[in-house]
Amino acid sequence: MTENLTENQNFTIVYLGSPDFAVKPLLALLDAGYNVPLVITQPDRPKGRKRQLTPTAVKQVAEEKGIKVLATPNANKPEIIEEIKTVQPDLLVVAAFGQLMGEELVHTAPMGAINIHGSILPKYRGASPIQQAIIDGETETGITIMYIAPRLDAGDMLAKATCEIKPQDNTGTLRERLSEIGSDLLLKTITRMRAGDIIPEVQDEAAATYAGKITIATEQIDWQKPAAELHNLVRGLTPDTSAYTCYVEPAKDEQQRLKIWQTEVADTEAGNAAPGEVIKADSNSLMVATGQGVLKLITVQPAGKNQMNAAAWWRGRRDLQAAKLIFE
RNA sequence: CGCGGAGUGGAGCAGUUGGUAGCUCGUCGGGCUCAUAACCCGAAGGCCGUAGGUUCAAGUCCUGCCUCCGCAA
Repeated sequence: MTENLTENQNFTIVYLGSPDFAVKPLLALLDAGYNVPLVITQPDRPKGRKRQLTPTAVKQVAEEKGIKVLATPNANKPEIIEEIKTVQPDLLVVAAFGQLMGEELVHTAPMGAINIHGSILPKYRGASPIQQAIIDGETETGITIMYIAPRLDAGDMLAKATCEIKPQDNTGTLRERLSEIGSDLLLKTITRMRAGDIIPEVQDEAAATYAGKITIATEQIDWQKPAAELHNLVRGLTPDTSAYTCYVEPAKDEQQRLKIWQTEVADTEAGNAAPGEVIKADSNSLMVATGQGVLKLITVQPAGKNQMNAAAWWRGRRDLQAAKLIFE
């Protein structure tokens, strides 16, 4: 790759991306010697309790690297397009940018715009392909690099790489691996594109599936469901938002939330325990009956507290033990 | 100034109307067991986030500050 450094310096890329997932591919382009004079990202957003404006991960990294960054809620605006044209890019690279891109924007570069997507298209088009694949219990997913098309994630495909979803994976671990795979594949794909050695493949519309945005409704655990399904839900939502369940705080007679960060499917049976009932605690986990099988809670987080071991939480809550807690 | 919870021995929690601290674990030592994450006995370990105030006396009341977190965005 080093022998291409000088050559790559003459190839100009404008990078559009926002969150963590998009950081590695950007760094990969820089390491490979590509000329990246401009990065477009989402605006700083108020974050946390104090509503502090926080820049996107990509913006932070790009600024560290001394790259000019434009943060905009809509990259299709004329002034943004003008800025892009100014640097005369050969190609636009997009990763988890979070905005729809119009024709005019895409055509600011002669080679167009390519996107790094976290699934094997046409499966899992949309905003949350990684989470959704885990929630669905898939054992394999991957990265697709495709052209940006007017319709969401429907562009012609340039390259794919698969990736195993391991049983202990959660969204965090899987996303990190996919981000690396995506970075590799991106470099290879650009090289092949420049060599004219690539034939775009049209997506099979009939096989398309969509991964919509994760909503609060999907985050609440329904104890009627099988343990395996709930475990997948927990994995899929960790570490982004996390799944949660509710219980009644005896002292206040109020409903409280308990976030659930880490679980396992227990190899025991629920017997005649009701779904949501705490069956027993061992030294570092809490067994809860489900509609089918038993879910082992390992890491939980009560409202107002830090994450903690589920058994430790349970040990301290003698009041809940006495009440024979049933999660709702 | 968006709403709210919390800071007590290594972990998780109690601590009542103010009188120098307790529980479930863990750790260490010993015992019982073929054995054990089981059981029994014993021990170590806490300036109760921080600064100041009220009081004869504060973990427990008042004020400021620091830190952590849930909801909402």
